Amino acid sequence: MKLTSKGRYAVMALVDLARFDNINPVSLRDISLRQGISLDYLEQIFSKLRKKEIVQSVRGTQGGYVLNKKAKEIKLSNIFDAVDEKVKTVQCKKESKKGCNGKSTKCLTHNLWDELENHINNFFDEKNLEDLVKDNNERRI
Amino acid sequence: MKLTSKGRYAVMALVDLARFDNINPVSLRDISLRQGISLDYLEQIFSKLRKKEIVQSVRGTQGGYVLNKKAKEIKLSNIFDAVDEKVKTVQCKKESKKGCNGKSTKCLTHNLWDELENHINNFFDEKNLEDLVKDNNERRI
DNA sequence: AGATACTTGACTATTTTAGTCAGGTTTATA
DNA sequence: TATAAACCTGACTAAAATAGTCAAGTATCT
Repeated sequence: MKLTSKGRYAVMALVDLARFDNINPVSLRDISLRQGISLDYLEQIFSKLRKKEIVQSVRGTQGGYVLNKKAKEIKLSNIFDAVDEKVKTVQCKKESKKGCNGKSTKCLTHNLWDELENHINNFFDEKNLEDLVKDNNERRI
Repeated sequence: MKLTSKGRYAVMALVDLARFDNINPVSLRDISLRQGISLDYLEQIFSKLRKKEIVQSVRGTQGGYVLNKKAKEIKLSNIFDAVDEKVKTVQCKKESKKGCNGKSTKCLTHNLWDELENHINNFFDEKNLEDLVKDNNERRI
């Protein structure tokens, strides 16, 4: 069970972005250099973030990206949702009427995985970008 | 971010096993049929569970597996540990002295992933097999 | 003796991940 | 208005992980 780097990078890049107070757009090139993430890969990620209206793009020279909402209003769950980082514990959800394994009852541990999913998603719902930026400033030497 | 089927199957199989009260060994063949898990795959999984002393094997006709401890004493975290289902959020742990990305400081979100890992592991530490069996009996029609 | 069931290790197809690559379009600024 | 910076898009791919299968045993109860 692991976090993919797409989700991880998305959060890292947004924290980086959020530290610049929304005044000037930040170029992906800068983020790429600071965070050590491939520029091409960042572009893929930001394309998704833009579609979900988490960031706004500014084209042209001196262009880049700006947060589209206040940092406090961007939850981790929004970010993960945007880049398709999903928490999946069971495969048996879609056919909710039929139960799992093609059998008529739920599998023995169905409720457990549901709980686990909720547990993790709660964590993502409770954290927002501002928390992360603050946390980071405090620990900075 | 998803749970692998190895971890999921391990828990399902052990709940199945735990429902039979440790009196007679349960054969993997039966578990395979009831839970719809390949017998060969179950054997791989139980080999690991045995090595970690979560189950005991009984060879020969009428053989099978029995829990090696009380259901209450088997935590989810023990099970996942046995089958190498680990929660991984960051890659930057090993070189803890150097920090992440090969840079001298921790990456911006390092603490976040640590928290997440703890959050999930807490869940696994708080649940034991007995909980699961009980939960299942209650909901059974 | 023979069936049942555990035991082990090697092998493999499929899927996912983590990117790269190529070829654009837009726009600020000199 | 030329040009370079930076966004934008989609297709492609190597490597790793996953989810098993397969084969060849060994132990033990009846």
